[in-house]
Amino acid sequence: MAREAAAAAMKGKKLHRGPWQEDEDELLNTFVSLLGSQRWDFIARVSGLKRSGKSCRLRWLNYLRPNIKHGHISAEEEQIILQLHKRWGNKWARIAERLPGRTDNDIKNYWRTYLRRKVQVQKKGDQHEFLFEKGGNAAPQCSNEGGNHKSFVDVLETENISSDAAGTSDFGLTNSPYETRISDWISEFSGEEGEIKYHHEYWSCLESCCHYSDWISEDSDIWETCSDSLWNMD
DNA sequence: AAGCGCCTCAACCGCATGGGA
DNA sequence: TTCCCATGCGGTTGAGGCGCT
Repeated sequence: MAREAAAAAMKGKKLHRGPWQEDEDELLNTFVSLLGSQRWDFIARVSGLKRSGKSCRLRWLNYLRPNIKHGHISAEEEQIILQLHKRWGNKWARIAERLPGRTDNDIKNYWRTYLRRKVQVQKKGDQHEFLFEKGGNAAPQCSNEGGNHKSFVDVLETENISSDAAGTSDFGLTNSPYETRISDWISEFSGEEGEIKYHHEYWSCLESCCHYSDWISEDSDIWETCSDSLWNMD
């Protein structure tokens, strides 16, 4: 960036910084539709925007791109973020791939907010225990102390839901925007180091979690119970 | 009404990565 | 193989909004 700024300065141009104006957005939109969402330096140059290519790319990806979702993260999305963050850590871009319309920036920002909230809750002595890895990324680890965790099926049975129902294809996210994505992910995952069994079980469980997100309260330990057994799966 | 603190989110920064010469 | 450049990614910052006192 310093190099870009320096290069612009050498050419006698000063790069715009700060919030984008409406006319800048329109200009960027126009040139991206003409030239595609590649070659950002070129787009920045030919559009006349006094912005770096990087800045143009960011603006496009995080705001102007079609099908971007603005607004609140749903409970369902939140749980997916939690699950994926637990598995992958701060791989925001990778997590964002699993949430159509959400950007890595959205998720990153959301996680910071979420994290802060959880830490505050923890300080207040909430039973929701999140242990943070020392020196590593900030992925929360669900406490498993006491060895008292039930399997997800056990939990379902406790809640009077048959494991059959939880395991059938009918159980999936029929009303969820993630319905098709999940099957895509499973096939995608199948190419990753023979992890297909793991992911089938993982997504089957995750689908169940998502499907029941209406009745599983935010504070329920079902999510953690479910994920604990999954993350420990070999 | 004013001041303050907290929260959210857009944008920036710097490093990593990949591809081409 | 090495270098250079564009792009991608994750961490961080700061402006503005909002609620509380």
